[in-house]
Amino acid sequence: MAPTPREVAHAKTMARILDAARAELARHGPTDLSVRAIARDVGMVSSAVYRYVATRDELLTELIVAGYQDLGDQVAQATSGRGTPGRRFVRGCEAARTWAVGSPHEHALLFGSPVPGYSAPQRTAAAAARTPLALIGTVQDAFSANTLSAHQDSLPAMLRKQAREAADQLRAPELPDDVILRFGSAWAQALGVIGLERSGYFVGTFDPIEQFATATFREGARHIGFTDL
Amino acid sequence: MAPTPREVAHAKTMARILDAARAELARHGPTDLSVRAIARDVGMVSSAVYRYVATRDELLTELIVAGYQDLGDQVAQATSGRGTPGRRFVRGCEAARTWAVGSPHEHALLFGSPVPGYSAPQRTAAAAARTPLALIGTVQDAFSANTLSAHQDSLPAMLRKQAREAADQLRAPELPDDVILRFGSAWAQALGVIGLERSGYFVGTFDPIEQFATATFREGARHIGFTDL
DNA sequence: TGTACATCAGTGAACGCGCGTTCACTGATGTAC
DNA sequence: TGTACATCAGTGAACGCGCGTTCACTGATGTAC
Repeated sequence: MAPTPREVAHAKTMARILDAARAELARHGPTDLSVRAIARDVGMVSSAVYRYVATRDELLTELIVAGYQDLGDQVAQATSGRGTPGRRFVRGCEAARTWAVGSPHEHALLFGSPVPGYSAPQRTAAAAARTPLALIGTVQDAFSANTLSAHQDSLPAMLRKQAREAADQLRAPELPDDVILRFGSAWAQALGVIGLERSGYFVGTFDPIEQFATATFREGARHIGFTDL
Repeated sequence: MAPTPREVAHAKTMARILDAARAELARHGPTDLSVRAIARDVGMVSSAVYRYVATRDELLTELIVAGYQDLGDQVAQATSGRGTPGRRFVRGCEAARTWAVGSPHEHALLFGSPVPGYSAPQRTAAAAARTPLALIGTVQDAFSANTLSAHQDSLPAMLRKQAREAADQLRAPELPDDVILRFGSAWAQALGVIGLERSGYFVGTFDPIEQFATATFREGARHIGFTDL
């Protein structure tokens, strides 16, 4: 079924609304995102937006999904280039940081404080998985190339079970429990550095922060077991 | 000069206002903090608050300082107990996590997205230093007891300079550059885990997260060089 | 010790603001016969 | 091909809300002589 002209027009306007919403988000941040401002940007009256979107929260959800996708794209591209798996992992972390620096409000929306009154639906969780999926790929590459150093830590039962669940969701069932665990720690570390930078925590000490960030990402990679840095 | 009765009364009411503000923060979060709601809680008219506080932002600043102090107290207490330095470090991280779980809105205020329209004054930076100061103490203890493993990584000049600045601010000039660096990474890692937990990132994988968090904190400690875990 | 005046705390009304959302409406675009 | 009707997009006014902040005011508490 070819879309009718009306459907085409509808989709076009919908896209304009979402674009305006993204622009508003970038300018003013998640809490100040207002339906009225978006309508103004698009050039229509605020009530008209409700032909396209049921509620403000629906817009937020779209923005969250788009944000995760954006971040995921950047990281996936960075990790898919040439170079050893370990170096690609580090480049993925750096791409995440670059994205956060360039899109501070999007970063706040995804990793900052939750927007008051908004609770994210399931879809956002699926979108969130994109980035770790891209990163774990580098670990899998190293693992299958046998360049990942083995630790063989023994873990308590609960951690082992959780690591299995995580491995499944990361579609990396072949990776050992402790590697999964270290991967989680390293990714949390990367996001921690990025988050602290964003909140100005390092002003006056590690500032500019690029080298510190890269050093930390590299330590994280080493910690996972990459030997090819 | 003994305070006059009026001064006493003023201070008392001021304290009631701040208490109410903290309660409002805990209930509704930073962005929804309103002068009017605070006034209602205290039992006076909203304009009366302006006898005590020049502006809403001033209240936010007080809350930020109080938050850092609260967190700092918890961590300082956790690190000052018995046990090896490394174990005290881990306990400090766990205390930070416990604090964040128990005071989610305070955590959001300090480490989440900045409140729109508010820019933190200098005083808050001083208050922020309390927690890392408490943690670095454990590193210093290990260092002077010679239980800290030496790495002796060679660092680029800029990182060395930044590490010196950080060491000064942490009042730990005796610690080597690379230890300072690793300490920063480890603390960022701890805050990263805490932040991701708060934003629900680990729901469905490392959930409940206590063991994963502790394992990560311990890895961080090992990474700094603690050999007494 | 008593009186005149100054200081301060708290009131209540009002300002202007922007918000999300609803509703009855006008026209234009599509569809069925 | 032409007409009658249904669907949809967008308008404009209005709803009720809560906000930060200002301002003129009333009383009570303190101070100076």
